[in-house]
Amino acid sequence: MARTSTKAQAAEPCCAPVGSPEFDMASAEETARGFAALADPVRLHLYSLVAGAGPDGVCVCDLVGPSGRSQPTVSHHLRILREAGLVASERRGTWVWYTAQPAQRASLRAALD
Amino acid sequence: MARTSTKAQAAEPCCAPVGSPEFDMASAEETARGFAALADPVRLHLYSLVAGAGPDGVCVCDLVGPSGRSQPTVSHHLRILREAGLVASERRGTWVWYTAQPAQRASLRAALD
DNA sequence: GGGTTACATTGACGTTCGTCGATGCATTCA
DNA sequence: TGAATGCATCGACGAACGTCAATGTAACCC
Repeated sequence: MARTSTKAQAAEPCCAPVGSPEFDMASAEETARGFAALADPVRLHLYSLVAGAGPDGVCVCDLVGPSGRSQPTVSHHLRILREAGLVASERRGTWVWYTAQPAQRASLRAALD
Repeated sequence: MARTSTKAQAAEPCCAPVGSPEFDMASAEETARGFAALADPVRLHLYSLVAGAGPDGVCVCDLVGPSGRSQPTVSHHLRILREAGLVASERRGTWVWYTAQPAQRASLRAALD
């Protein structure tokens, strides 16, 4: 056993649950997925390219070169960003354009509070 | 080749570098490491417990139970949070207390802009 | 239709990650 | 000094990740 961190202890000498916003594991799982989407330098670079573009977004053909990765790898990373809700894709003729989704970014920023 | 996204194209019909804050890969690497530290639900839970505690921080003995993981696993995750600069550890007698480092959290929040 | 281009998907491979049991080190107490 | 407790480290294992070549699918043009 050990000591509790503050004054309020009930039964045991140690290890009373720390008084905190009590993260439920369900939301922790989802928030972690959001951060995981930005936990790779290639994805971070791709996202900065998408978010830094105008409201029209970016053509995938403009992302493969700067990323320094193969086309399938870029497609893989874009899918992860898309499934995390950070970007959205839209087909325009032959090309596919990606746009940033500010809501999800704001949600992650809010999680840092 | 394909088409460029905006009006400004110089040589090729497609694939001119997208006008963006031009992420250099060095900072992307470091920022990604920061997000990776929060990309696990167990670490997110641990961090919420540490950050939600008072300025004194939390004793490790108060973290093992709520995390639902073994003591070595908790120690492993705390090390990752510590190496990411999100928390700091201090020995007080027999026990080790962890405190949040708001600067690093603010740095990550600033990266979401 | 046939050919070409753009992007997604599949399959495979090596690497990293999350986890735990066993062990080591430091501190306290008798 | 010896025993006990708190936390870190080590070693091992399965799972997930990042990557690419090969292939599939959809749209455009002749």
